[in-house]
Amino acid sequence: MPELPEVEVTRQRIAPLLVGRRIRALRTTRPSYFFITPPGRLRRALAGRTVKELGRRGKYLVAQLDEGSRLVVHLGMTGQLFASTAVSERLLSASGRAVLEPEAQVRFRPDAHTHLRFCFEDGGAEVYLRDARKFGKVMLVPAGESHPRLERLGADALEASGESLYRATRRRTAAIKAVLLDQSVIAGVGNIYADEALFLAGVRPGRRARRVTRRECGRLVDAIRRVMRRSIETGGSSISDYIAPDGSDGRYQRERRVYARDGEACVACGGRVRKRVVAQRGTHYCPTCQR
DNA sequence: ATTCCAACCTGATAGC
DNA sequence: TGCTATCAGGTTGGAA
Repeated sequence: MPELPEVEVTRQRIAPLLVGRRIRALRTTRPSYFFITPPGRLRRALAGRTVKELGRRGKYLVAQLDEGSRLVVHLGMTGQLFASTAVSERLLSASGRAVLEPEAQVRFRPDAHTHLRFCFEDGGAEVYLRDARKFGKVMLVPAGESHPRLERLGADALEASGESLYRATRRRTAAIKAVLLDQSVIAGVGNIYADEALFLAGVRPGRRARRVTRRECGRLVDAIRRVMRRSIETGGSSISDYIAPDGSDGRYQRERRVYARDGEACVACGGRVRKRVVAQRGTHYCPTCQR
């Protein structure tokens, strides 16, 4: 699932295909849960526009358009943003045979889940946004305006401070993991990196947030930054559907210490990694190393 | 103010 | 083998 590192890698790699190229037409699927801004309006607004800059806030991609408005995209759980030239076995498993060109085993062809398709004036490679479950979202934010979804976001996970996490947790009886997943506190943390950071910081995910010390909050924020920087370096985690814009897999899943390793040996103590539900999410931790 | 949970969606997989 | 039930998870919004 795309969290901050996957969104950041996507941003870095799709930017060269998006920025500075005049959009001839945007093709979309029918109106659905995926579209916050209706697709017809999106198509009209994007035709003839150029993306000036592609930014990121938490898990959101923000494309700054030449006339001042912003196209905002969230990849949800299964969102994939990639080039029409992308080549990936994963596009096969993610979407079945139907989307593949018969002669090219791994070449993708837009299907019913391909909600956005950017075609450019230069006639070069197109850019696709595909999302089978439609948990992703797309919206157009007019020039000078904002949107509650963006307004609500806390400090970006790469820049958050331990002190701000400490302050945010003082009155909260919910599990510390629930607070880490709360995008209004720290933006960009999802299930994988929450579990990984809690392990590195030695904090049990189910511990009540107000019981986490100032020092542990510092360790948690450091751990979040550390795992995310490393993940960005290695191209993100391809655990379920994530692929980079060129179709390649990330490699961070090879380095994960607890996520989806339940029953396996803890990398630190050799004990068994356990899985249970915390904050309504599948949660992986080592009962020995995390207190 | 905070916490909990349902709803949104569909591919993968466990169970029968 | 083939079908059905269940699960996964990010975010919102309403109820407790």
